Amino acid sequence: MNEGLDNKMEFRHIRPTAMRAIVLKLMMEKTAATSLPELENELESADKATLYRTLKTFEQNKLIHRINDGSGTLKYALCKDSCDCDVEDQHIHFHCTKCNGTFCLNDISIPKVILPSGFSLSGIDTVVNGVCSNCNNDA
Amino acid sequence: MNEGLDNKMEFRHIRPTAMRAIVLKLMMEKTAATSLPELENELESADKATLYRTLKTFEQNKLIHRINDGSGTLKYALCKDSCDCDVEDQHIHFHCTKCNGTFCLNDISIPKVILPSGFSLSGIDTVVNGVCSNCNNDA
DNA sequence: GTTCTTGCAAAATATTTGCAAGACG
DNA sequence: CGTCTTGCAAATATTTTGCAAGAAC
Repeated sequence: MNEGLDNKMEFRHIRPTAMRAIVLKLMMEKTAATSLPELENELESADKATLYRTLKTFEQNKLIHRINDGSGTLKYALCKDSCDCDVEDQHIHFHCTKCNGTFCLNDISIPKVILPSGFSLSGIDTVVNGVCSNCNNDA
Repeated sequence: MNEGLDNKMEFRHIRPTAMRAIVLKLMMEKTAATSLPELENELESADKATLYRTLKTFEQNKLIHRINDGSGTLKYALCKDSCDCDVEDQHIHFHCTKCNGTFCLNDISIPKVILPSGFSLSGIDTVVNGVCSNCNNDA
């Protein structure tokens, strides 16, 4: 029943263990980015250190990417299947200040920046803060 | 000898204590943003909690602003004299992945972002990662 | 059987708060 | 005097590592 998950991992050269399948499945079911403490709560059977290393492995092999949304806790979201985590794959993240949820906005082009001379650029992290559509509807 | 510093603080309705003058002076001498642990190292006489609350007071009164550069440690940089910390005062930050220094790039316009419907926007944090001119010269 | 993964424990780092003593107006 | 600030201590939260047992290939 985990063929899809296992394929995803094997494609990224990650050994598909049961634990990793559980984490990946959970992350695929979410619309918002996840944090280590959040995974810890939802998967009580799993150890913090295991989850930490699972996320690290996923990140190193470009199955997920890390998001620093300013909430004080690192979050992680799935990469697209074709993701190479290079400039073309960069996208904006939206952080809801009400529900603390963080979402990838893949459709919005990332802003261009021209740096002062002497500076070289490797990537741009843009976090848009505001209120998401869910929270706006509740109000 | 602290007239300038004291004026800056009084202008922001911050009671100008000796400790605060020391912190403000140190921050004014820096070109890069500072963190709490960094201040702790450089001002051995000062207590962590005091520095923490000093930074908090400075931030609340818009003498400094907070930067989350993805390094895992919050940083703080001086606001401009005229700063009101609203949309007009927002600017890009550059984070050097080599020296871990973080700088305000006031001259570069912040990118515009159009969100999906239902989302409302309160602010945009953009951190440009790369190598600063100092570190590029060393190479 | 060799390598990789997991779980338990604990360290390391950063941030934050309580409380009593002290400084300031 | 009353309020604000500081220093010491400790709590909290998050991230990270060591090591031995277990699983995968």
